[in-house]
Amino acid sequence: MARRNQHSKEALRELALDAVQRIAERDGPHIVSARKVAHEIGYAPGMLYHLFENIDDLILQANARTVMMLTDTLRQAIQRKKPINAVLAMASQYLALAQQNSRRWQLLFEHAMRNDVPVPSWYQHQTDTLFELVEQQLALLAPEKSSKDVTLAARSIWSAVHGVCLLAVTGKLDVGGPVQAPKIVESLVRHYLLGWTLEK
Amino acid sequence: MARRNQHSKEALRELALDAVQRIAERDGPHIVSARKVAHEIGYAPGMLYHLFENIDDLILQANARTVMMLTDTLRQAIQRKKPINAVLAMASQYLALAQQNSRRWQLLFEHAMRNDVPVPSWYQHQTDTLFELVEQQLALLAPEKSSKDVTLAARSIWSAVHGVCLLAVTGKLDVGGPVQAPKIVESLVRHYLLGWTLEK
DNA sequence: ACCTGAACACCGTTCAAGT
DNA sequence: ACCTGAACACCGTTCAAGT
Repeated sequence: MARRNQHSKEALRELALDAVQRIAERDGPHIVSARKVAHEIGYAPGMLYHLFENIDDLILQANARTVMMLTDTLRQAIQRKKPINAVLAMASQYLALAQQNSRRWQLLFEHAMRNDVPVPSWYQHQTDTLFELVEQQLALLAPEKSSKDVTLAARSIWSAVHGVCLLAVTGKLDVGGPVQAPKIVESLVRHYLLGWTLEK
Repeated sequence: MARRNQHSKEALRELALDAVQRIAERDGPHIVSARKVAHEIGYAPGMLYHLFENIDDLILQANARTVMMLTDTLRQAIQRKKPINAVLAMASQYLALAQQNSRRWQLLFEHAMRNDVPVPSWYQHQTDTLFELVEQQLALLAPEKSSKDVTLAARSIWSAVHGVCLLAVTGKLDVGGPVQAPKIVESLVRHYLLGWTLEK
């Protein structure tokens, strides 16, 4: 038993990455395992190790798809908007996406934690793109600021928004209250930008 | 084999919780397991299940200690300070603690993710205390604001600070740069509060 | 060349049985 | 009453061997 070759190596990779997301969404992110993924696509567990370095690599590549989806969505959200509204739209779109596909985002957030090894550079580069999108808008908003200030502000805003999305998706935000995550995101961006633009 | 009774049930609980933190700090948070903890304190794995519901309960109780340490530290940090400086001090203390004991905080952040079951109320209550500390300062800072506004602002700030601490501890913040987490935290709190107090 | 399946070293959890 | 140790159902990962 061996040698079926029904799928090309590339097709097999896609199959496996699809399976990761399907299992995460159907059964929960903590259910995803190499054995489950292999079973889901009808192969032996060992096969996966010809396509991926290890289980972390597999999940990381699945998460890279999620980040790509986010980046595409945010690019759309910016269109034709003035800087402040563009940043507000990016932030609220991030939250909306995370809430709509919460298990997929839990997989991403969860995996972001267990990093003994630093994330590979190709993944880092993808997340950098998000920061750059924010930076672009901030540069438009406050042309008089130094690029150093813009970078710092972009990281501040995006880290903050990220924090809210994470708490929202993992259910840590509604401390005896309804879903007010969108309000928190808006409050954050609006007040920060107001303070930032007025400074000095 | 059985029946040693060298330790009271309570002493045994403390021993186990100490072991969790020791293993997390010594070998890394992902190394912590029921079997490792039992071995560390010289008992059989099954014994732990007389003291704790399951491995999540064990880790959660260890994390509760970390939160308690944070709360105590923040209470100290507030002393004799004006509201804005108090909030700044709380935020930077949070970051400092998380960076000093990064593996312990990784254990906390990591575990916050895998919540199929919502966190128990005794734990929720502990984290609520943190929000209340921030709320108190904001109420002093802007007495004219409604308590609803204060609550929203407190959650915004603390979620944001939490986001930065999390990214900092997991090494996701230094995108081609040095350790500037403290600057980000300060920028966040200062600009948010400036915008928030000037509003309306 | 491509994939299997068995093996190894781990998990969390339960529970009859020993003292 | 307190704890063990073996068992069960899982993991991730490797790799000789089958086609």
